[in-house]
Amino acid sequence: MPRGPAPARRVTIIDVARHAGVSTTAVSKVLNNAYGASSQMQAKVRAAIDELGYRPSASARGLRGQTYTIGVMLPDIRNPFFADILDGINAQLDGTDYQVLIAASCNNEPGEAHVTDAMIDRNMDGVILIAPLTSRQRLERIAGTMPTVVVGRHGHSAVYDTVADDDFVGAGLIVAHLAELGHRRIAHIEHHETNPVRLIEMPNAVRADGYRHAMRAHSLGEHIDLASTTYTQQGGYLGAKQLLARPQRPTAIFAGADIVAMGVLDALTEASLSAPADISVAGYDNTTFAAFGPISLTTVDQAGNQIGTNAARLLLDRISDNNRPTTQVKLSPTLVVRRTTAPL
Amino acid sequence: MPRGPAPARRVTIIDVARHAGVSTTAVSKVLNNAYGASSQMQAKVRAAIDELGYRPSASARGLRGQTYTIGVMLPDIRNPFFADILDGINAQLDGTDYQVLIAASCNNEPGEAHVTDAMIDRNMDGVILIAPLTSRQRLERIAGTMPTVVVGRHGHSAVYDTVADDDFVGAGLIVAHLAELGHRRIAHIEHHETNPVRLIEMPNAVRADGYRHAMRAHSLGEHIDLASTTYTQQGGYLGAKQLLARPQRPTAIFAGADIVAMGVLDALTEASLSAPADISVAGYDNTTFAAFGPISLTTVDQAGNQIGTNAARLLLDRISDNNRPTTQVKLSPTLVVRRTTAPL
DNA sequence: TTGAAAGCGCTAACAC
DNA sequence: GTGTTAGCGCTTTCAA
Repeated sequence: MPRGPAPARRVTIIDVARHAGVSTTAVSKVLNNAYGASSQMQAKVRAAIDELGYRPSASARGLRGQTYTIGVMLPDIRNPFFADILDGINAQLDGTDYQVLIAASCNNEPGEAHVTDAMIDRNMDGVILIAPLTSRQRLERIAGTMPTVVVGRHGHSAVYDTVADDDFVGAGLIVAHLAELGHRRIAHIEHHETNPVRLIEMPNAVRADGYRHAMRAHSLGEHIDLASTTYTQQGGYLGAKQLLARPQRPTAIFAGADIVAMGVLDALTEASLSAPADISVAGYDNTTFAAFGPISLTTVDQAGNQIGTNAARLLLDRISDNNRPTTQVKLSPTLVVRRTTAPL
Repeated sequence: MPRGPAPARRVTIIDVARHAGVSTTAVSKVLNNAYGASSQMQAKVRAAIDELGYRPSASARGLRGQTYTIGVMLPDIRNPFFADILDGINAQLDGTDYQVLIAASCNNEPGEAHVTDAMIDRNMDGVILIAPLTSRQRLERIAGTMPTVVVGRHGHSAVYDTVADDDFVGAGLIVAHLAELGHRRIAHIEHHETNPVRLIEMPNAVRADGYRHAMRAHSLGEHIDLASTTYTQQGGYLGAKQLLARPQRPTAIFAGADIVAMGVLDALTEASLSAPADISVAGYDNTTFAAFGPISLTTVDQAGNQIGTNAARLLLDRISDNNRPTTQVKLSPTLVVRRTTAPL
């Protein structure tokens, strides 16, 4: 079936001006709540806008100034933890004129570069980058182009704000919990990392560090045991397989992320083992999945929602004043004990 | 710490033209692979683009024509089924000049209107609407404004293309499977729906219809039993509570979506019951979650990936020729038997 | 308080 | 094959 005729021309600011019997300048001023429009004029213009169903073109606006668009770069749309962050962002931006647009699944540096370039090209008013792998230098270049908030990555920048969770402390919470339950052979599945900067800044590396530090603090240094894979379900599965094959099998596995813990549970099931009867398992993130009854995963709550609201607030602040000093928000994680961990 | 000085002015097409010693038209032609540029000129221009690191402004382009942006409206970012669709979309669009931008969490009609308006305002080249609740009339209005593909909704339109799964058949697959296992009291948890158009077009309604029809076809009409909630984990939980409280408790529960089945399993756990020992449970969507070992949910595979590739392909076709007749793609679901269903 | 007009960066019609 | 130029819809000086 053929489509109809070409759609009618869009209503422009000129149509509104003509309809209201004023200048386009006046309409623009009303749209932007700018100084210099009598309340009488405001009323006339608003009436015309409503009658004509006028909506400003973001492209045209972008050519001169703002696009009222905020970009969020998400590394992995399947990790439900990111959904919590998004909820926080949306909650904070709800009611403002900004529209959040997400670019997902850019899980490597070239992919991230592609996405951030696309956001710059589209004149976005600001971006929130979630757990980016991108080099510091490039991050600062991006932040030099548009207001930027980096989420989930440690380190301090003079050009972008950051929001992160204290992963070092969080990892310690898990180790302390397991040690208290009597576990000594506590293994950790980490996201493999060699890049020296990321080794300091990425949450996965900080968690691994926190794990090592806490193990030593509990005099368990000799039992430090890492499986180095990725923060994915598959990574958890492979990591668990490695650990289960050790001559001295660990009695507890601390997975670096809930999604990793899922992979661990998967591997346990496959090996006819279960948590916590055979092995205690802990995750990190407290995703909705972890709370799910049949799983009931012990984990660390990062308050994804708060991370999101903080990131959005910082971004709005920076959009309104790009010269303010940068802020580093560091949130404190809390332990959530559920049913996958038990006394040895 | 204060931010540095304002960033340098962006490189424009004029800079490129000057640098290459040609006109802006020439640059534009090269950028768009348009007719009328000698290979010699192409080389000069490309060299200048590279040297200057020029990238076209999407806002400026949008004012004249395309923005090279495709919008995807997602009702719920937590439902992993949608991630499969997105993967398909991204796979199909990878390598093209289009950037996919997602607007998520618009789980009601006003929210959807807000998002689609935002996409129109931003001059997007096309949109993929996933399981929209929006009225048919509004959908057609949107499609009259920009190329549109509607995913996961039945019904035929002369202005937009559709991609859907045969939910009627899919529901029948589950009922047949459970009936074959000897179940008779097979209950269904549906997403509550009263709107007459949506009752025909929305997948949830079609699945409920398919359930009823299949029950009768297996001479189980008298056992038709519906709990009417929502397609969320919470909805599954509440639906299961309702069904468990029946004087004659069902022996099998067919949840309308995997995420609903999660809620069902949650409720079972809470009631110290388990699947399939006490009650068989089936879902719909075959999300990655369903395949997860410790869950191992019997479900229906909708091939979300294929849905996505089809949607993206149709959209590209329509962008290139907006007058072609509309296409309706209907994919066939398949049954995936796992460990949550067992003989009575 | 109001409006005329320049111009943001790009594309496309048109002239050479 | 190449360049000139008129806008696309908006914001923003600047003059009235």
